[in-house]
Amino acid sequence: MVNLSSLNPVQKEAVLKTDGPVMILAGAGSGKTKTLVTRITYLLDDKNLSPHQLLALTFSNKAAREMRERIAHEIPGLDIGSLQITTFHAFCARLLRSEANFLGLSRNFTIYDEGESKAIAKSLLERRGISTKEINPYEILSYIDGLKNNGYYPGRDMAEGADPSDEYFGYFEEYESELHRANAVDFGGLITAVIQLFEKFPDVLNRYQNRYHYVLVDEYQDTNRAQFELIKMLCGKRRNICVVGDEDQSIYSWRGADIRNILDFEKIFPDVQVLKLEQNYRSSKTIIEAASHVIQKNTLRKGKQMWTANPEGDEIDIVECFNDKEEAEFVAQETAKLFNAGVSYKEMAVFYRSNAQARLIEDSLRKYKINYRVVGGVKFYERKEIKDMLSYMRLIINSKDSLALSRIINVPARGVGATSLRKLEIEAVNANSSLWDIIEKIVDSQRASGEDFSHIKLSAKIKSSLSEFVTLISELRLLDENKVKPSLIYEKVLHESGYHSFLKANKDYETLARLENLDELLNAITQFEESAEVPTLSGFLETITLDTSSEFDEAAIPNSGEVSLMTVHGAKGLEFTHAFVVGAEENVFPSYRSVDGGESAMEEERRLFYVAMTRAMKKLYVTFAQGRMLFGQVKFNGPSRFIDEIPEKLFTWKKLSNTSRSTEFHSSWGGKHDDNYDPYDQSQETKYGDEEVVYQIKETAATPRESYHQPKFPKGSKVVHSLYGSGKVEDSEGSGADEKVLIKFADGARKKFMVKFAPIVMA
DNA sequence: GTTGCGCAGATTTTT
DNA sequence: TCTGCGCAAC
Repeated sequence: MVNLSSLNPVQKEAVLKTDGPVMILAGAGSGKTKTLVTRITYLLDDKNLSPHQLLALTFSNKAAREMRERIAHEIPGLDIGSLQITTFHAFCARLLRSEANFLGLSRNFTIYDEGESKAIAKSLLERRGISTKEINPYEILSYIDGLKNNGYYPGRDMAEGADPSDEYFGYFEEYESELHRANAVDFGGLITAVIQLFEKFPDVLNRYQNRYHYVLVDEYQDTNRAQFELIKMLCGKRRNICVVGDEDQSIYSWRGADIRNILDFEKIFPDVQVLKLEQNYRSSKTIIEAASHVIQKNTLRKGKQMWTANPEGDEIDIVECFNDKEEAEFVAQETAKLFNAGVSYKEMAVFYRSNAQARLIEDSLRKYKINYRVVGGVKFYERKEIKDMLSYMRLIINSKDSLALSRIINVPARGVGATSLRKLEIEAVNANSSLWDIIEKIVDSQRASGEDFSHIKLSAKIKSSLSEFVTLISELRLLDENKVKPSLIYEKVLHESGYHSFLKANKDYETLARLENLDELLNAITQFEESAEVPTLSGFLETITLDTSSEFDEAAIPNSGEVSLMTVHGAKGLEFTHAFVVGAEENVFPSYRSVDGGESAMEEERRLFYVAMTRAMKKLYVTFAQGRMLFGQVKFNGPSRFIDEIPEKLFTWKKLSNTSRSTEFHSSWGGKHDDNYDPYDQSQETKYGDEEVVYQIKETAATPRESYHQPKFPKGSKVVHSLYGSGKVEDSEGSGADEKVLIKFADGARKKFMVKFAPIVMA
């Protein structure tokens, strides 16, 4: 029997309410995974559900793994293999392979990743003689992706957003036939193909509906329309559907996630039981109150009221830095300080909005000899040499994978260059066949009878190269068919293709790294062989395209570990006792893209900020720089609007001043500071140099910002902005902390400012 | 087929 | 400012 005693009342309900539609809105740090795991354990243990009758869908492999492990821990002796806790994509891929014949796919289809999809889009443009300057392939791809995210597949009665008269609709159809020709499916297509399968073959759907008695979806706020439709179909019969999500943590709309899935769930399932997990077990009261306050500004939400029984905790530090360098220095010094006070590095994290911000932070952490690691970054499987090897292996599995073939036909050089390849491609398109089939036929026609390919002008040398290539791949294919171990096939590919010696011919530093990567790949394959039930080459390939979490268990540094650096997106789902949110400036966080991207874009930024804040357990630092080097220019963006949304009583505003700046100065950013200080005064500038500077933190009491009833800069006043020069207030609204002014400058430009942040004074 | 120059563009990336 | 890419010249 499952022990429910450690659950709170709502969590308990979420476990026990097994039948019918349930939506669990689980706030950050509310014990979501624990609840889910208990629910599943309850179904299996107390309700005697057979493991294969349960389907739990997640977004990331990491989440799936974690849940599986925890359940295994709860129910010793459970046959984990029969538990279907998997990602949407892996679930669909698996289903499609076993039902491939229905859709005219063959079960060895390749899964194309984004890069490969883009390559197709590009080649479609090329084929039409359109330069990538006129139309960015990415636009085509987003269009196609958009359709798929909405559940569209060719020939389907149209879903939302698809219109055959769309400018790019023709590309969509062509793209799909290209995929088909390559016996390939892209990420979005994995989902839509299953929808298609279910719609066209109700019997198949019926089978799956009967199999899964309970369907559970994690991170529901991240589902797109297609995934939602899929879920609806799967649970159509029994309606035992449980979705778990948090609309406030929906940060992937740009990837197709549709927040309406969560907002409108009750419309689709009117009898749904909605449960809100509102108690936070992670963070201090201060952090929860601050984060709640920020997120409340959003309108697109169901509304939860987070609370916590945790202690009040420390105040949040808002740290005003002179520039981005000083910000990085601060992070390093503060990190060191915390470390000396007994906090281990692995309990600290730095979150930034965009990857580019990592560099300066890294530099200063290095300077202070602080262990850190950057989470995310260049993916292992995206490295050239790795993709090359994978292409060989993919071609072995799926001969129609023309993208793989064209990638490696001349790597190492075989004299089959772009021109020859182009000829072959044209031939393949005309014959509606694959590159491989064409090449094979040409080679055959050489040897004996066969078709006549004399219209393709290829030199004898090239033809013999092609012949050798065909032999090579065919032999390797035979190995795979005879179930030779993937690692062995890999080694054969590496050496017999000549790739290894081709690399070794170079002796530079880069090559060395590449060879190491190739060893690493072998490691990965071996590891796969040890863990997989049936270690096949195609299984390995599928695992790595659908599981990008690449990093083979990061060898954790003993004792104190490392400070984690990551984007806010990367931070979702994690927690740290001490967290730094850096670059909290307008146009940085929120990103400039969202600043003029409409209200819903801004709401997503706000959710991001909320996610960032709620990662912190004990202490949260929010830092911003007055001036920041952006696109080669120093920009003065002013503090993020999200800082302003944190109640003042919860933070201490700290202004850094370093000893190299002799002048005693005060900030002009907050209304609570002295207005005479000009942050842009060159004489006070910190140099972008390497000299060691020691910062003193000047604490400014967070005095409540009482509101003035008179605007400071009424309409008509003449003012001077330290960056934009002199101008006149054309319009003014609000007063005190909310006062905003519209200024027309001497050069005619009009700009709007928050008075409390803008460096403006009366002329 | 490689090298190099010039130019545009520059968030986020669970699969 | 930095990078990645397309295209032109060797």
